Parts: sequence; C-alpha cells; structure tokens
Amino acid sequence: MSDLFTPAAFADPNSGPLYLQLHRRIAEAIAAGDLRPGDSLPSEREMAALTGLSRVTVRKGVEALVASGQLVQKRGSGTFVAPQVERLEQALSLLTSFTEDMQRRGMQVESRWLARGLHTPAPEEVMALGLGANDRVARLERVRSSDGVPLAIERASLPARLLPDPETVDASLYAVLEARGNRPVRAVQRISAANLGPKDADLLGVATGAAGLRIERLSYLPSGQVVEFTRSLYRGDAYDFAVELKLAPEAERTS
Amino acid sequence: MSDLFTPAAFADPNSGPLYLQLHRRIAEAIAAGDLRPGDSLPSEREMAALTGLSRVTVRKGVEALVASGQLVQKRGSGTFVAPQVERLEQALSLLTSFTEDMQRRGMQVESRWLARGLHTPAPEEVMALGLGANDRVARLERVRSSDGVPLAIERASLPARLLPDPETVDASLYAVLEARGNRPVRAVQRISAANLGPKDADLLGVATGAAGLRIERLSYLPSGQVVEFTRSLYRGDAYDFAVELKLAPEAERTS
DNA sequence: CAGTGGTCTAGACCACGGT
DNA sequence: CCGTGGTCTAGACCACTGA
Repeated sequence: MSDLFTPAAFADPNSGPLYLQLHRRIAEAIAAGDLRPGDSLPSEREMAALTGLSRVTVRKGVEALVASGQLVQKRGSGTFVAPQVERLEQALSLLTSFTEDMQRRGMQVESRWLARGLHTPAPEEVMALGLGANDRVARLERVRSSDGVPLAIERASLPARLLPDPETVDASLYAVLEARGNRPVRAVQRISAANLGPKDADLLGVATGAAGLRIERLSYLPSGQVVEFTRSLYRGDAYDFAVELKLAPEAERTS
Repeated sequence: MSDLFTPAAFADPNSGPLYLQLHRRIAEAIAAGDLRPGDSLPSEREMAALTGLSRVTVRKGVEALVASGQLVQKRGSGTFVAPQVERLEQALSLLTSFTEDMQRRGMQVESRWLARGLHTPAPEEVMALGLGANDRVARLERVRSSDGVPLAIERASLPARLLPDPETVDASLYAVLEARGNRPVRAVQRISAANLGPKDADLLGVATGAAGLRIERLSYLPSGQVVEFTRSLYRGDAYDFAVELKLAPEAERTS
C-alpha cells in the first residue's frame, strides 16, 4: 500500500478532478484488498503532503467513501477502513416483529426510546389510521440496536383505542398487541431509499448523507381496521431484505 | 422567502456548525413551502454575501440538499428547488419485466445499452448461475429510462446456453426468453440501499452520493435452473416498491 | 501534550449557460 | 460576454483522543 499516495500520476493530464482521482485510488485499493478492514490511512495532512494536494481536496476525495461507509473517521484518532459489517438478511414477505426476528437469530436486541406517549395526531396519521376528529394517537419512537450496533429507527403510530397505554410497551410492540388480541395479520409496505439527514444519521451512527432504506408499513387487523402506521429507517449498509417473486399471471398482465 | 438568508441568527451562540444552520434553514423553507419546486435560490456568491459566510461554507450547507435530490444545481445557470419527482410504485412480489410494467402504465420506455455480448464469466457469475468451467455468459447492461428520465441501471447475466445471441435483445429481455421457452417463473430478490458512486450517479442523472436502491435478483426456470442474475440500481427518489405481508405462521416462528 | 479530524475563511481559475 | 457552479489552494482555529 506504500505507493498509493505517491504523487506521480496526479500530474493532471485530463484524468478528471484531482479529488476523484484520489477517491478512485483509495476505492480500488480497498476493492483489491490492498487496504483491509481495520487498516488505518495516513492522516489527512499526511495524505495532502504525500500527494501534493491541499487538505481540502484530500477531504473531498475521502468524503464519499465515508458517506458510503467504506471508511470511518474518528476525530482525534484517524481514518480507517471500515470493519466488515455483517449484513442481516430478512424475509420481507412475512410479518414479523423486529424483536422476535432477532431473538430467533440468537442476537441481543436493545431499544432506546426517543418518545413514547399519547398525542394529538398529525394530518398524516389521521389519513393513515383513519382517525376521527377527537381520536388520539399513540406514538412509539425508538432506535433499534443489536449487539450494540444501531440498525434502525422506528416511528410507529397507533390509534389510542388499540393501545391506550403506550408506556407499557417494552421490547416487542407486537407482543403487547397480541396480549390485547390486536395482533395484525396483514400489512402493506412501501420501500424506497433516501439519504439520511444529519439527525437520523447521528442516531444510526453513520455519516450524514449515508443511504438508508425507508420502509412505510400499514398493518391491519382481520377486520380490516388499521392497527399500526410505521415509518422506519434502516441502515443501508447493514440490512438486506429478501423477497420471493412469482410470475405475474397472464390474466393480470393483459388488462 | 426574502429573509431566509438575512444573517441575523448566524451570530453563532451554540446552534452548531454554520453550514448545518444554513442547511436547516433551506430544508425548512422547502418543507414549509416557502420555497417551491422550480424556484431558484440566490447564487452561491450571493448567499455567501447575504449570510456573511464564505462561499465554501455555503456550498457545504447546500451539498447535502443536492445529494438528497431536494436541490438541483446547474453550472452556468443556478441553484433550484428540485421539481417534484413523481414516484413510481411497483409491486415487488410479482415477477414482471420493466418494459411490460411501464407499457402497462402507458409510459414511454427507452433503453440505452452500455454493453451487450458474450463474455468469460466473473467468479461472482459462475457462483450465481452455476456455470461450468468452460461456459460463457451473456451480459446485458443498460440504463432504463421512462419519458426521458433515467430510472435504473440494470446489469443482467445469463448462461450463454440460454441466450446465445444477446445482441437480439431489444426492449424486453423476458419477451426474448419467452420466445425461446425460457421465461422464468420464480425469482428471489435481495434489496438494500447504497450511495451511488460517481459513475452510476452520472448514468442516472443524480448527484454523486445520492441514495439508490440496489436489487439483486436470481430468476429460475420451472426446472430449478437459474436463468438470470441481475443487479439493478434504482434511483431512490423515483421508486417505491410495494410488498404485501402476511403473518408468519406459528409453525415457522418457533423453530 | 501532540496529533487527529471538523469547521471556516479569502481568494483564485476553470468550464459551461444563456444573452 | 458575464454570471453560474465546479475545483483547488494555503492557512487558521477548534474539539477531541490517546499516550
């Protein structure tokens, strides 16, 4: 890895911006295994000196690698190749709870509560839950971690009628619902990707702008009543959702 | 929107870094509707002058908004609030083709080919497709657009035995497979989120670092033979995948 | 305490867009 | 042509880490 930063090829014919050249060099060194997880890079000032670039340019070159989770920077300490994050795979077509899911894998689950109580519903919640004018809403907002690593932010809203005492929810929301005979049997999810804002990124312990999976879920009782409206943000680098597909039947494809 | 940049509150008690304060101000103005899609912001130099910040700091404040697609910057022209991107919703549990899916919505579909031909397989492809030592692989790599807007990058690999003439694929891969009696009936997908690298971001017409949905798919024939190994990148801001969930049966939850 | 990343500045040149 | 965003520099101070 010694000559990674030897300036040489930074003699800029037309290989594009300097910070992109640096970005590419480091990314390739990681991909090739010349830089291994846990390895430390030279300090920004050193890299600047070695390459002949300014520190600002070095930072810009490193920036995208930090955002995408390939590098980790620690103030006062240094810049390191990110440790391998073991991706968790989760079946997307079964309605399971986070807690149950993790326990089945033998993993430790922790929840840090950000909010938990009864509130006046926001318009979005009124729509999603089909609330009336005077109904109230139970809100559960927490960071889900496994073995000390934060994995997801979960913001759940339920009609207060179905969960009048949100403070009693400890680990598994579904366990509480089940005890009250209100466990959902069906749900619809919408999945998309979004860059994490400063606040959410901080909660998940990743860099601002890192990619996250945004999942919106509506869960239903057998009666068709909506139980739960949940918006979650999963760390994009730590989660894989798996789905099984079947061929669309001809009948539906010709309409 | 006039006093958005009046410096006032940039008198830095301890409201955090200046670029984050600027970021927050703009994000809130967009959320509140004070800045509407298509509106133009002052030039970076103007914002710097108005706020009393340096241009570098202004750029840093704007950066994350651009990466997440809320702002669009055009060199030589200016900085604008991004037009509303109409999100496409797609059912994730049906095995449909991009082409058929879009045509059913009455949308124009274009493909720009990046590569199309027979190659010696990469190790990853050997594994996924279950190839032998001397098998070759058909690669189809293209950018999928609808109404002129690039939506996804699709990189498909198939055993050459099932698609000896990849050059004949025009719009729909599945149509060609069906003609040969090789249309898949089942598939498994894995979904995650990732920041787009400079190259892919450019192909999709978004900023480097924007969040993308990464989907890996393995499709099978009725015989169990793998037909297709496809890695796709969808624009995170333009796509919503929908899934319906059912309650996990007790039998499976207790193992 | 010395060294690290995090923030910020003032100024410069370039490539491109629209007039 | 002028104004825009895109790149780049040299230097500064801060908050934090680790010895």
